[in-house]
Amino acid sequence: MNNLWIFSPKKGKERDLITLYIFHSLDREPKSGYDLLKEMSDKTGGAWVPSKGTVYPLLKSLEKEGLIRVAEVGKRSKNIFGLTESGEKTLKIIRSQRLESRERLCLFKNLLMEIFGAEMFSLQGLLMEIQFAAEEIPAEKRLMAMAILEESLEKLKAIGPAD
Amino acid sequence: MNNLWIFSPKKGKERDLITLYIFHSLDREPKSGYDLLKEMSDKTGGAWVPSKGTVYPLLKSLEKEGLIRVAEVGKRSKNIFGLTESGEKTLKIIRSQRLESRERLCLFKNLLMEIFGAEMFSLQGLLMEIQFAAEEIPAEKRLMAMAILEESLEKLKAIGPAD
DNA sequence: TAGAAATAGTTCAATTTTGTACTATTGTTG
DNA sequence: CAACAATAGTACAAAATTGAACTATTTCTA
Repeated sequence: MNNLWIFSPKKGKERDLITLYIFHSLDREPKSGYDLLKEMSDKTGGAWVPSKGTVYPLLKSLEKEGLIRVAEVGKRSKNIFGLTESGEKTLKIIRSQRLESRERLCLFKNLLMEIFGAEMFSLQGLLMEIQFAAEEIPAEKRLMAMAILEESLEKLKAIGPAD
Repeated sequence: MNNLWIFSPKKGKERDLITLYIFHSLDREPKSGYDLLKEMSDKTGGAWVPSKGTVYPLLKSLEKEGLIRVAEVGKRSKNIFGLTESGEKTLKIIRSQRLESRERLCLFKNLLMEIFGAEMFSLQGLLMEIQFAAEEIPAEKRLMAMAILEESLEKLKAIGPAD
């Protein structure tokens, strides 16, 4: 699969966004398939709602792989899923690849910028320089860098159109 | 389809990212299916390569819809595709929905930030917000915006590693 | 208190996509 | 100049996903 959103734990099966989200969500709190679907929909304002026909079988499959388990069964045949130790470990490994996913996000952002067109090329160039400069900031000065950026964001908002 | 990346021209069929990219790329320069595939791969460093089995039939389908056409046939049975007037119009309409796609990108960024939860993403997120704020600056205040950005670039360079 | 709505999960035909085998043609190289 | 590589497209079985019909259970409301 050559999806733009594949998350790989280096060793082991590649995981798509749905799987990653399920791991992430169950890591926070065990919940049912119905809860997961509702959460994805709510959190994205309805923009991202994988099909029931995708999520329920995926939960079964992840259970089979030993990455999640049915922690309890509630009323209405409600299955409350939780991560297993193996699942926690897998999530941790994937999360450690965060740089890769950031790069993918940038890649996608750049693609959209190119398609929809920032017509201010000089402005665009400046923003790129800022991005590169910001990325070179050592970790101990990260907070200073963010303060600088937050300040300029406020200034830009001040001269931009009223919200 | 409830894909995260659906672009809708309000009236008319929703389009996925592949279709949008094809419109965009052909708008810039007519090219073949092979060229399109190569370009997607090159531009994303191999991260996003839709299958030939998706792209070639899609080109045929878009041709059938009258959105693209075979502008010329080169050597090796090469079909050079170009946008039709109808395709140009559709692209224009979709591009006018840039706010929606920006919102989707933010939505996705927020999802990733929640999942991966590191400050690297918050820096990236700030840069994205700055970019979006900068885009909304009216033309007559463009110079002010550039001055703001130049100032923050200098500050970042001041705290960054020496060149 | 019965009917409606929400919660909760299952099923699967239809559709979409993959990914690779395949064919064809031209350009390059030993 | 023949073999190889790159260019260029086609076909399609297998896999994946959709989305809605379906079943079941509990809660809510008129």
